[in-house]
Amino acid sequence: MNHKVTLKDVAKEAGVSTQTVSRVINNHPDVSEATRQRIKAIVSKLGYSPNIIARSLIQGKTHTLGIVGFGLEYYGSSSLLMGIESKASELGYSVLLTLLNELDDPRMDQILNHLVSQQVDGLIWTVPARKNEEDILSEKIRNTSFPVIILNKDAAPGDNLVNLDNRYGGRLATQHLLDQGYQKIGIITGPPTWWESEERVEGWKETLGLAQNDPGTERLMVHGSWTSQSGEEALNELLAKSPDIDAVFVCNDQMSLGAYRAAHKLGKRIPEDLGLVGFDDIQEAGYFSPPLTTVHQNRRDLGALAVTRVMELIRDPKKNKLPDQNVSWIIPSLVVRESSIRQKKEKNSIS
Amino acid sequence: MNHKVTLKDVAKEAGVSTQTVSRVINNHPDVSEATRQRIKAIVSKLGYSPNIIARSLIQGKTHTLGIVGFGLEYYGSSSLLMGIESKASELGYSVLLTLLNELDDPRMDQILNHLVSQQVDGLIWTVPARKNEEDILSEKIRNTSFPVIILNKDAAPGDNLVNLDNRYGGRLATQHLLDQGYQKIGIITGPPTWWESEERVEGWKETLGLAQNDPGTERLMVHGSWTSQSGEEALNELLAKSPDIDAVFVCNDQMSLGAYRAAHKLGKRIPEDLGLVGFDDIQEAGYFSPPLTTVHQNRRDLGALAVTRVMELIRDPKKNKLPDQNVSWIIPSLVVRESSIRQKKEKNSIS
DNA sequence: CTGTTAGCGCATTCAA
DNA sequence: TTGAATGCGCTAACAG
Repeated sequence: MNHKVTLKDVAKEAGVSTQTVSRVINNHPDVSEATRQRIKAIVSKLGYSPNIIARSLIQGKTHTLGIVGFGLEYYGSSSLLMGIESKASELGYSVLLTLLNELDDPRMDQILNHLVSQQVDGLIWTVPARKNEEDILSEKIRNTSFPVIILNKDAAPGDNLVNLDNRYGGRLATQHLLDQGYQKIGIITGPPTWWESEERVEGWKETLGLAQNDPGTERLMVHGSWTSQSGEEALNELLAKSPDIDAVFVCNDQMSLGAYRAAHKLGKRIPEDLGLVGFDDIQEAGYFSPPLTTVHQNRRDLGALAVTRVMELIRDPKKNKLPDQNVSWIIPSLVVRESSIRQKKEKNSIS
Repeated sequence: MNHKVTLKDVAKEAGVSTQTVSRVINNHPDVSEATRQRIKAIVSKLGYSPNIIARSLIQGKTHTLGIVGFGLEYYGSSSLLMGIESKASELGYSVLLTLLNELDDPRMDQILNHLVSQQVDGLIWTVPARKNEEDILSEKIRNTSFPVIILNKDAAPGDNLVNLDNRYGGRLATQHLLDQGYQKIGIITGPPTWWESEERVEGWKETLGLAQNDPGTERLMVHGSWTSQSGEEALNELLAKSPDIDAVFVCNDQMSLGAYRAAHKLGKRIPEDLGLVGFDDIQEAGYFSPPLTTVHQNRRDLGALAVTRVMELIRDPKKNKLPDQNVSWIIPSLVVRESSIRQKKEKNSIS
């Protein structure tokens, strides 16, 4: 199989024109059953498979989706990518993957240009939004020749978004801790520039009834950086400045694990002395000791939804580039385990 | 930007031939500096970016690498993918991603055909090998028109492989437990069909001096399925049939976490009563309690190496399709934490 | 230094 | 039901 087999080769072998072969390949009706079968046989004999590149050039469509993501190690982006790939593949689309390595990666223009060059039919942009970058992104994207779905970002005019309701997740977590009778609920956030983190914080604030500039907020809040190590440090810092905190909403599960260790070293029992709720529901969360109560997000669904939405825009370009924004939401849920349950224990606990 | 801008548009605007514009775009020398600048200005004014599809059709190269992977949730495949994407992008190559959802996915042919259609320049196949499928894969791949690198598989004639030395990792883990004075070392494996799991088991066997069909092996071994839950069940089963086991090599970190819980419920202290060593060095491993000793594998390097190797074959096709096999190895290392250290403790322990 | 000619592999006209 | 001509956007080879 040195020289790649082309339509012409098949046509010559079959003694017909290339058009006839083309019709067979694409299941067009106007071919006699006899020739159709004969050509099919030759196709598989020669091991011919059509050159998608050439087809794309004619049709102006590549059946390829560009995906721009961010490091797959930090959060549920792997399952998101699985959801995207799975749905795209189901719909007959290929996935062209680009990963940014740093959030302040200055390659935004370069990457968009490259995707234009690659002639992708649509794009899913799933880089964690940062407050200050959002508008630049929205503007660039308004000028692309293909539809773009952005994940997890504040809505701006012209945006097509698919978001997880992080704010609702923050409310779920905080309300649950209140319901369990915890009195003073702190928070360990992600990096303050991240939209997703800020939204979770907002949910926490809303539930506690903290005003936007409540001076008390600072005493209940410490910023982490998503890693277990930062979670450990953050809990130490938090309890140092507010020793009477009896529960913490930790904005992801990895930091929760660090918080477990900090609590352990301080002699604080979970959940008796300190209630903990995480966010993400990573696979390991149910096996922490005690098992972690956390906000579950179905990132596979999120990915699939993003693909569905971008497909709609590809099929019906009129829907794209509308001046108003269009946001779809995925709703998280709370998975209650032991790290936040002290209702039952209170009767038995001697302390 | 409704109608896509083409070379012709730029040429017309500049009053030159398409050829001249092409030369500017591709940084060919034979253009006067004056026209070069003028054309560059027009290019950016019009927002032109070249149609890679058309270029690929001519050159017979797409500068695209196909990556076929497997579910990103089970093991270090995310960091592997990051390593691949990062290196590919550094070398100017795009990444076309396909994920299999189940290991017995029957789409192997279909996927390979599709990648031929997509005209990828090379392929990295990183689906966990299963003993019985390996030969089929090797044979299919011998007939592709582009070079293929397979990850983590036994060598067959004609293969180009990049492997992590799982067997060596198994030896590292087991020898370390012996050095710590543990006497009877069990193992919790992955699914018995997985090559990577089997290799780790071999390393364990070799270090313990177990003969290939040693009847004692069965009493020291239980199969898991990589999940925390299976790890918990496996440790229970293992200690039920061999209560005198005092250390276990667990073939990945997630199962180790399950084993922690099982040990905890049985009242076994780690590392005093039971030494534990995992495999993978996931981010959380250092925050288990106690922190987990584990075999560290640098999957980013593994991915980068795979890209480097496939590039060599693309550049020098003579090296491809050689009858003999060609294997590159990445060597894992042991990260010693507390779950396996009882040397120092022995003096103090009263127990 | 610049333009002309030709063609990559295929699908979309149109004609037979 | 089939075939011939045309061109997608671009670059390689040549000519000027």
